[in-house]
Amino acid sequence: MRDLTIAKAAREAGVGVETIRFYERRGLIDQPMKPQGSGFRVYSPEQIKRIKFIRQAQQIGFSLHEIQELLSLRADPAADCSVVRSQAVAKLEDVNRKIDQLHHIGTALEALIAVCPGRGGLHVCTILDTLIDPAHSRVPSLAADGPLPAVPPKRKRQNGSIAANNHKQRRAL
Amino acid sequence: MRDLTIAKAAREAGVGVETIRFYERRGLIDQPMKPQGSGFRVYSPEQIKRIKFIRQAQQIGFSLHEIQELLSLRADPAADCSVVRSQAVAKLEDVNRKIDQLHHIGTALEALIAVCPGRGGLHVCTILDTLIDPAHSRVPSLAADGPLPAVPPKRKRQNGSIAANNHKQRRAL
DNA sequence: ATGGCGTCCGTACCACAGTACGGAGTCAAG
DNA sequence: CTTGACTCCGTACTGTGGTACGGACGCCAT
Repeated sequence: MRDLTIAKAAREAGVGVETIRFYERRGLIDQPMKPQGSGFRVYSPEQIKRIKFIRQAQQIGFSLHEIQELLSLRADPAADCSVVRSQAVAKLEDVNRKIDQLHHIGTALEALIAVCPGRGGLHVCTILDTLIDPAHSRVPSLAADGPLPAVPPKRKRQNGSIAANNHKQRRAL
Repeated sequence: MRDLTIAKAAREAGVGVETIRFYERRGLIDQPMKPQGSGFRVYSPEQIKRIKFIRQAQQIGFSLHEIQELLSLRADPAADCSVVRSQAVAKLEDVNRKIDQLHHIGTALEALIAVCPGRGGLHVCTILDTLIDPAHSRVPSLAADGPLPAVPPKRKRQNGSIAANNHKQRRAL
């Protein structure tokens, strides 16, 4: 794979041209070399890898900001390996938290689906009943009516997890 | 639990006052009765349950739009249970996909951390090298370089709207 | 009756992650 | 040498899910 202009690089990485420029503006990727005289960006395989990495990390639920932190550590010559390591550890914890959360959600959904008759009018649909009034449900996973994860922190938002990605697959349902 | 004014209802449901009004505007909840003469919203336990439902469904990964659909299904006597079910199934698949990806990254991070010397300059740090260039890593978990989900569908713009937005980044406060 | 919350409403603003547009320049094929 | 596709850049706009603000008014206890 040779160096590619932006449109081909975008195709290759599975993003839009504008997205690449957007990442560049955000400092997630460097502006690539523009070979002699040409004002056109030309992307090396490494740079395309980096874009793919960004997508991958995003898929997993990291925000662009988090990804930037990860990447900027790499660029810091003063950075100590232990810093990177502890970031990695923190990310791992993060990942594990996310997995836990998703497991919860998953089992809840499974339970709901298992109990749902799957046909007939809504008057026999237990899914919505359960969702709407978990306390009275025979499905325990959602009856744990515990304190919902408090309303997201004021001012600063760093979550962006599940719903944030949803607009991309909106038609997935 | 008696009927509550908006602030107490919000506390009870674990959201902000503005969020309730926001849900109302979005049509996710009805405006509650305002008892004789009073212009104040008063929320019944049922309505609070509905707000909690919205939060719960959000936790599960439904967007507000999807939740709205779900709720309007509930209001539609002609709606079929199987519709709701298949929505839930789709969400479950979604969740499982995310879990898979996270497991990938999780094991990868573990492997990376295990291989990382943990001290010294970045020139000896293997973590970032591997993250950014999975293909050349001795840690295989990240090398799975599969096809990334295609770039999200393009929307067409067809309305010169007068618009509510200067998304200029203004640093106030 | 008055002070201090609580609430009303509308509008503006925020962060995030892009997407779209337009006018100008560039490049490669015919 | 023209033409059409591609690229440049900056700015505006989008959708999602809220938050914040401010003036006016309601409610209740002292």
